[in-house]
Amino acid sequence: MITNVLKKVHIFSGLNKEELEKLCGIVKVKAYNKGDIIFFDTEPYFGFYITEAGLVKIYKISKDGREHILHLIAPYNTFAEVPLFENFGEEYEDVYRYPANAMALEDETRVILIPARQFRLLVESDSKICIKMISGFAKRLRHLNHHIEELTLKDVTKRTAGFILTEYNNKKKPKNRKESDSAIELNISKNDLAAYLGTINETLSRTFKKLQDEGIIEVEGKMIWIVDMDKLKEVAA
Amino acid sequence: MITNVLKKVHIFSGLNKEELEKLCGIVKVKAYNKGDIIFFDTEPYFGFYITEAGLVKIYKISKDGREHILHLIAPYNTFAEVPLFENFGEEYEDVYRYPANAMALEDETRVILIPARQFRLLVESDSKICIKMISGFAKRLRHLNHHIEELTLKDVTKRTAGFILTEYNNKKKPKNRKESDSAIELNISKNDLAAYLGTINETLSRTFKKLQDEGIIEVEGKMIWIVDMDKLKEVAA
DNA sequence: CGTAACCTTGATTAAGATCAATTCTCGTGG
DNA sequence: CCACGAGAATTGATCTTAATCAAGGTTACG
Repeated sequence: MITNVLKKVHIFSGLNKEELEKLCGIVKVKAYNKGDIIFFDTEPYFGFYITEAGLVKIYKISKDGREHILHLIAPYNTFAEVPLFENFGEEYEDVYRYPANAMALEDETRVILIPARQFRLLVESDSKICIKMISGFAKRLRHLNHHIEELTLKDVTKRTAGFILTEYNNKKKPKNRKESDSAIELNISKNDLAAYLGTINETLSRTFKKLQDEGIIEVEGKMIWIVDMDKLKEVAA
Repeated sequence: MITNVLKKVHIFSGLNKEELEKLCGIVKVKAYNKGDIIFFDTEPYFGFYITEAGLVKIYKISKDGREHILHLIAPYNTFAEVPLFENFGEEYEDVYRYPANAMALEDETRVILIPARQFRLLVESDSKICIKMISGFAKRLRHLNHHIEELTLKDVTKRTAGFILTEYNNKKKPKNRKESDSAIELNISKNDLAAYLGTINETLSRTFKKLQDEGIIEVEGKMIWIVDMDKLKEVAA
């Protein structure tokens, strides 16, 4: 049932049963396979999304084909809400475009589309959602700030090390640590990881190799073991 | 009077006289000279700011001294609101830090400090402010998105051309166009502009020279004339 | 198996940072 | 009003990082 999904989405966590069901009435569920486009940044804005299953990348492409990934959206997270609130309260411009492209990275990626018009009414009538929306935006701003800082002030090696550390810290930690705990598993291709780190796959490949040669990590396919945590932190600094 | 300033700030534009005066009671006005630090990213968060006069840069510094400017804050705009809303509605963490450094770029820069605690109460009681806050965040997210796109997908020449175009478009346009209309005046040093464009002053200097040699712009001190608008747009593309 | 997508490795190139040396500009005090 | 000095800007020579180009190697999956 969709209500069970919506409940797990931060901005809707305060809604009661009736409100959730009302919301259900206006949403649309969509399914995509790996590589499918969810929207292009050229399309007129229709509404924002929630990832229900799978993984979605939000990205931009330059004229000559270089790609940069801004966000990776895991289940129960929202994306493309920004145009919803630009000039909120003022005249509503119907001509907004999506701020970036969105593509499914896994088969059977399921997303929920929430149309802008109806949702705007809901927000205006429910200040709790409004406040949660703000806090969601604040987190995203923090993330983008950090992203820019990484891209402009650190080289590829530092960024790569930083990514590994972040992934490691985000990992659910079992109570009894085993040695396998120091491993992370990539859930995206190295091509995509490179695009996320602001580089290309060749350079990322070389960077992994360098960190491996220095005895800091061990890479095998999608698995990365952290061999020397202190050194890793030092490199990422 | 401070109320006259606050009125001009987007998020407060809906407040009535009494509300404005109440707000005045909790704010603090501060003055800085060129080069003065308003806050460091290491300081515990106390509240957010409004620029009343002058110019403020929000920036990050790398370990080895490279600087990158995230925002330039003109009068009547807010900055450092993000920590205010992280985990809003949940337990309030008193230990937040400022997300970046802030420095006054002009003498007699005046800012208004709005303490977090009191302001949080105001937002919770006034859904209009809440909605304006969201729309402000949305605009900032759009800006950061664009900033990242520029930094990762375009070279310094394209970014420089893009900056000139943006400045030109933001300029107040008189009804009767004179030829001087195609000029913009930098209100920051070229050093700061370089840090904003994600490069260094030497490279920016060379880039200006190149664009000038190609007959696209004319640079003299803080003035930039657009000589060939079509070419400029083409370069920025 | 065979093919396509993915990844790695090597050689080369290019953009831009760094280092170093002047030159320019502007505010200050004599 | 001029001279001085500090900060800002320019210019040149060189170096470094990472992108590009090119060729194989690996893996996954029908």
